[in-house]
Amino acid sequence: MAKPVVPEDARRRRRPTRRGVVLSERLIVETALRMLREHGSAGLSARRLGAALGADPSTLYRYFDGMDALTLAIGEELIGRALDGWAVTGQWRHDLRELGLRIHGAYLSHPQAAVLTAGRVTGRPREIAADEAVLGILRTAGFPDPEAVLIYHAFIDQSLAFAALDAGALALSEPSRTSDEGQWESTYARLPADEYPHISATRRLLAARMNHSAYPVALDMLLASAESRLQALRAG
Amino acid sequence: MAKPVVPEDARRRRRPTRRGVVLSERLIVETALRMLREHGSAGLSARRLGAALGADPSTLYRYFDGMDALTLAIGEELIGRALDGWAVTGQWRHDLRELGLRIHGAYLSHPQAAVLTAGRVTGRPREIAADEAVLGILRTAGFPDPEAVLIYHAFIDQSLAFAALDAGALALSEPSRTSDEGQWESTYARLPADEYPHISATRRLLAARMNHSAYPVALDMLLASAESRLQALRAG
DNA sequence: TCCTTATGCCAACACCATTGACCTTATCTT
DNA sequence: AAGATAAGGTCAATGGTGTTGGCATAAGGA
Repeated sequence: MAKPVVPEDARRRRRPTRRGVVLSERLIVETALRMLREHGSAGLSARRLGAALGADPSTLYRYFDGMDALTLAIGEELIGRALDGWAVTGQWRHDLRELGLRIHGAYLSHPQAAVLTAGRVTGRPREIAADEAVLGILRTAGFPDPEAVLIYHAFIDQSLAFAALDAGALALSEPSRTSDEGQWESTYARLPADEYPHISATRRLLAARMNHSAYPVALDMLLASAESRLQALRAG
Repeated sequence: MAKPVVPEDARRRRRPTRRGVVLSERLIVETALRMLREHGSAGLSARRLGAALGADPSTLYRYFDGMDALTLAIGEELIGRALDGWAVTGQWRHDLRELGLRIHGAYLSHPQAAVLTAGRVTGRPREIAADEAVLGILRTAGFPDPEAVLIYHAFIDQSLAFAALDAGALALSEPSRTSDEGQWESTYARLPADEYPHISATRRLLAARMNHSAYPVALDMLLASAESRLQALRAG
């Protein structure tokens, strides 16, 4: 069972594949990401990835322990991309809002990877950097430590949770997704008004809202609540 | 492709399987839930479920359009369990809080199933009942329709998103989970204080917090924000 | 130049969901 | 009571998946 899996920087002999491609972790992860984006929700498989690389599927196992390890590598790449170019301005509410939207957006741009990855604590440098940044923003803004930790926790988990939820919707296979999205137009919109008065009364608003992410609204509500806690602390 | 799939209440001829089991949607869903609990989310397959029921896998297609439809039915069952015994008291904030905690709890009691279903819109009766209830609570409380729809959406997605995230943590295979949970004790708690001052300063609070769900805090923040919006509306 | 072995390829395995053909028997009709 | 109908079971087959062990070949150190 013990697959050796030579770490990337210890590789010396790079033999090209039959079709002349020289493999590397980097190339594999990037190709996988491109396939996920282009081929969309149809998904990633060892066979297809191999075909795209011009290599036999089993060759991938020389680089990753399995598809799960590959997925984690992809997830790590996503966290990195979310933080790229982000900088603190000093306005805590604005900074947190920006960061939340970036995390959410980065995951959503690769739903398949997000589904498998968003719930995991990686402990890698980029993730730690994000945690430190959020805690710093809150403590600098004036939240006392216990409060800062509570809000940090809610903030980061809510971002990841919505990322995973929304990514899950995008990652559904084609028939399932259109069925889900159609729910609000079909079933819900035609419910009898006497039995479901509230859904019925708001059906147009619902149809307009429900196929978008609720994350921005939820994020703003969390930040608004944090701000009023802060004001209460200052007043009292 | 058109599989007939007679709806449950139109079924008349119930032929027992070769092993004498009489099938029904209910029995299938309950068996699937039991299998998920016992063998994990990878442990549910048409073949295994068939074997557990003493029936051929293909028999399931007489009851569900496919594994996807079965998954939706499982999700509906979980929502139903969340609503069992829940009743509106008229205090909107208390009612929503109670409902949110119930949904979260119901999914967490079957983490493997939650991972599969928490992101899906089922459009079945009990899900619709939950939606109608939440909308009703908000509109009755005095939120104007557009506001009620926004908050409803954020509330319900927040509940499901956290349910999925927290369930995902519980559903991890044993080695992965203890590794994830140990992060806060090991890696994070030992970071150099000069490089990560904020994590360092709060490490005890973090260790105490991070292995629990952030959902109750996030939920309370969402409700607090909703309440102040309502007050602003009344004042203005 | 020769040897070692990293790394590619191939074939096979076990599993998966799903489908179409077939058969059996519960229920309805006469 | 007998026959007709079709619901609902079984069986066999298709084409997909991740993964593995054996083998071949060429890269790079000696």
